[in-house]
Amino acid sequence: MPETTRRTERLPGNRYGNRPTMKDVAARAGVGLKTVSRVVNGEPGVTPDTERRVQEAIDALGFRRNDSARVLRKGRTASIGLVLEDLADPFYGPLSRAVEEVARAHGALLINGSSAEDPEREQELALALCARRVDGLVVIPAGDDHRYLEPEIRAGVATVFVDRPAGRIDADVVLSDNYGGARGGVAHLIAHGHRRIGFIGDMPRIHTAAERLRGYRAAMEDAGIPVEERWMSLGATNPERVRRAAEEMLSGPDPVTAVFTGNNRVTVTVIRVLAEQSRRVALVGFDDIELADLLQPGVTVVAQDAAALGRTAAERLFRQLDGTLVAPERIELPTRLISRGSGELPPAD
Amino acid sequence: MPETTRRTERLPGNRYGNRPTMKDVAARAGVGLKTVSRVVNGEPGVTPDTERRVQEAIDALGFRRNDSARVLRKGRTASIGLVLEDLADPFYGPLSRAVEEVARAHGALLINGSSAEDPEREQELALALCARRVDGLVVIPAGDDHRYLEPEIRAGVATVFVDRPAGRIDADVVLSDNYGGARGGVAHLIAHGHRRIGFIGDMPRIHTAAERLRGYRAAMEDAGIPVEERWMSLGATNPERVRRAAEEMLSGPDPVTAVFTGNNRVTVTVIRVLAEQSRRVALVGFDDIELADLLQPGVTVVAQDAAALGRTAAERLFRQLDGTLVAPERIELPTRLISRGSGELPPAD
DNA sequence: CCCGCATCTGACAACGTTGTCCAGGCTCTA
DNA sequence: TAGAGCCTGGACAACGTTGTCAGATGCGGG
Repeated sequence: MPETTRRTERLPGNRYGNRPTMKDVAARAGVGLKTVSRVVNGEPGVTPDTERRVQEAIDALGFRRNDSARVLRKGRTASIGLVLEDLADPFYGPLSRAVEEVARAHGALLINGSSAEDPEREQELALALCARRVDGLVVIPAGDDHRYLEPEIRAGVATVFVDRPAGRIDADVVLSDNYGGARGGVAHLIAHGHRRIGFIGDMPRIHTAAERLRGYRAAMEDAGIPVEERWMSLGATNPERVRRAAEEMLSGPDPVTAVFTGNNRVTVTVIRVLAEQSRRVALVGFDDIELADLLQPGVTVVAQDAAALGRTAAERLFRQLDGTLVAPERIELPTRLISRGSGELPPAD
Repeated sequence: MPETTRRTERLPGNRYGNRPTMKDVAARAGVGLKTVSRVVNGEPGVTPDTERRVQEAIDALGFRRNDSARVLRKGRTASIGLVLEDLADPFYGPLSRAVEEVARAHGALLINGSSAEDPEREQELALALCARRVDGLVVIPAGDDHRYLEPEIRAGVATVFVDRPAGRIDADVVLSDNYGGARGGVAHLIAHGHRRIGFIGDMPRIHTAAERLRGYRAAMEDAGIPVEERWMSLGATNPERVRRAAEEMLSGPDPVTAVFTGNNRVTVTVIRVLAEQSRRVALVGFDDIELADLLQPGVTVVAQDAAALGRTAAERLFRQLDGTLVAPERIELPTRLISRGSGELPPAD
């Protein structure tokens, strides 16, 4: 039978539940306040004997340094903030984790929040993080105007935008090559004989969505294919809308023979729709998807490296904090086309 | 001697980049410090005219309240910590998001960290969060001894463990019914005629892995099937090991005709292995997987509700903080068997 | 024995905010 | 018009930590 402890009655005091402070430790150890501070921070200039006494008092009282007070005094919080769209999205999980790892390597903690693609919430979150005095901010923008961050940046909050560019301010940005990736993906479909190609993407106000659409148009233009309005559908990525959009362009007299999907969520829904079709329709999706290789046919995708995006952004953030960086820069990471079958299906008219 | 030691001048750089404080705002608006505080916090007792003057000064200076100082004064940080295994794991993303939503509803921010399944790192993280004086802590344990949290809990840090129970301390726990879920999943395979059933799971020191194995054993025993040692494989869930384990139990004179996989990562790898087999092997996996319904055959799973786990835990955390709760409790959420085909394949000997 | 020097230690003042408390000035009533 | 009571505004002391600086202590050398 394992020994367990019982939760003792909690004191109602709002003072951190009456936690011991350095003062308490000092009193118990019979030393000065500053000496405790020195021991806690491993500063030199303390006799081994004194140090032992202090350490004993710390253990006996269950003391833990209050970093809030420390932060107040030192001016650095050793924490950075990440504002993203949705932590539950398989694209942002790895990105967040990558940022966390870099932060950890720099001894910083990561505070993150989901904007749920709501510009107002993004701002609210980012500013709340600034109020906590995070040293830096990694933002995946939901809105397109980030002037609200100007005072913060001027005040010294390192800031890097990822996945989408900042709006109306000059700041570091780390992006995937959305335009090029989409263009390549669509060109791939064209190369396999398709001419009527659909595009289903996220809301046009989202930069990545717009860029990918631009890539689609460019590829079509490169091939001299006039794009028809009904082949393109931009909007919310909930399954219902995407399904409707897909079914629409797959029906009628001249249905599309291939579809390019603008992100992972769209791709998943479209795969479901295509599975119900009698005809084989080619598909290339932006963003890689787990198990994409095991479907019949395998799903051809334009993959971006979410972890690399996060890592690059975070590293840049810390370089800003080091003072190594001066001028804002725009970094674009390449995408990679992964052929698995669905993108190589011939047109079936 | 003319030479004197010069004291280094105080560098202004470490003071949040010289941000304006309430004092600065007060000076500019020509009011007292506390009046600014009142305006910032929307407290009553300020003339509209004064309020306007203060607000103008705030905007002009780009003032933002320093929450670190606020926290120090008030004793509550309005933030909670989440220690989980890996944010990049599709199981923990939704869980984390659910915790965040509850926190948000209570006006709190979420700080999270990945333990990478390392008990030491878990402890380090949890204590770092306590040093930041988070109001509460949601922990997905990596280790099996959490006595290190005793002083913190006693000091008033609300604590809830999720997904796996706490080790050697008495605390709130929210779990899935791992035992029952696995038992049901394996029973499902048995009901479809299987007798030689393999089990591939995570490291046995992980509670969920052990419980699921226990469920497997129970189901086998219920059916009067003696379990052979070579049918069971527990260990790291990296693809290499899992693949080896699967291939081993699928070869030899009396290969298994069905496999029960202990979590999402294992399931994904085993799907790959099974796809390469000439025989059809039945499969039931613990944890649902995206696109599981679109594979051939669809993957039958025992699904747990990650979001519900997170939500339940977070709600309980805030009830602790409200003072509504007293005694630690163990909550178990049901799992759900989702038949999609792979679990209904007959044995192919 | 005392001085100089190095090493340790502790008193004290920040850091930026909020809670307490009191001083004026105002309105309202008797 | 005086007194009571309300509103508004500000002085001041925390909160728990760290940086500064000066005082204490010990040691060796003159």
